Amino acid sequence: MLGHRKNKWTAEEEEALVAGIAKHGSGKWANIIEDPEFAPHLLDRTNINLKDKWRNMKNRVGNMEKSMAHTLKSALVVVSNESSPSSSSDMINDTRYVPMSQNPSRSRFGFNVGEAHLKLMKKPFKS
Amino acid sequence: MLGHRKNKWTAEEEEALVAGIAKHGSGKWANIIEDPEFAPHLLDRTNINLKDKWRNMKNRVGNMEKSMAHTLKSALVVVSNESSPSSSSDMINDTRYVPMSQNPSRSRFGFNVGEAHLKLMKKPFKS
DNA sequence: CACTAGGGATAGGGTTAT
DNA sequence: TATAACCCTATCCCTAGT
Repeated sequence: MLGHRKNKWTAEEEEALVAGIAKHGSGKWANIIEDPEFAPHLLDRTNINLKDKWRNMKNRVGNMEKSMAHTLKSALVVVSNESSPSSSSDMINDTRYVPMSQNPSRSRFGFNVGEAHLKLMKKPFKS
Repeated sequence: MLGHRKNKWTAEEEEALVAGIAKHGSGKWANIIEDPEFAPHLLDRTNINLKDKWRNMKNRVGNMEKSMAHTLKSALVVVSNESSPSSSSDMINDTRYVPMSQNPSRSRFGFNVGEAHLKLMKKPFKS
């Protein structure tokens, strides 16, 4: 409806965005919304919307790293030196933007969002 | 470095650009960056960068004119007819891209940026 | 080919809504 | 207060025309 001041992102849109980044690269927002593979899932989004959403998703991970670092730091004081280093970056591997409940192991784009995201986070950004 | 997507212009660079335009003319971007007088101040800039920067410096003044026109219009309703017409164009004379605090009356290029800028703004643009 | 002009896209800071 | 969504605009990119 018109009254929607904020148009909240759905899990489907987030999937399409992440898959689009996996295919075209981060920063190629216009390419993503023009790609017929993703366009139908991003009908009400502009290239700017995609950019802003991706930034928010990255911030989410960044903030998680910080709070995890804090949590782990506290935990380590208690546990001292255990093996199996469940490091901060490993925690990020478990981050996903589509709830597992409504997400079979493979999404409509051939891989789950968590995997795609992680892969992209580790890829150096252009320019 | 690679990470710097946005390379913000410094006051020094803006001075060099404006002085370069005063000497070579607007649109002579390649001449300006090749001029040994300005080149050392524009090391990380291309001719395209100069063109783009000058474009939004002009826009800045244009937008200021508009908002000033609006402000003055409101003010004039109140003040009615006073003398000393602090007109819109006079306001623009005070525009400068180097803070006065770090800018003596004369810059390294022999005149202050505000003057050079204003002079150039009034000069008809080629093409 | 080198350059410029102008349209268009992106990055990052800032703002609003929740 | 925190954060998702959105806005502003300086900077950067693409490319037709010269």
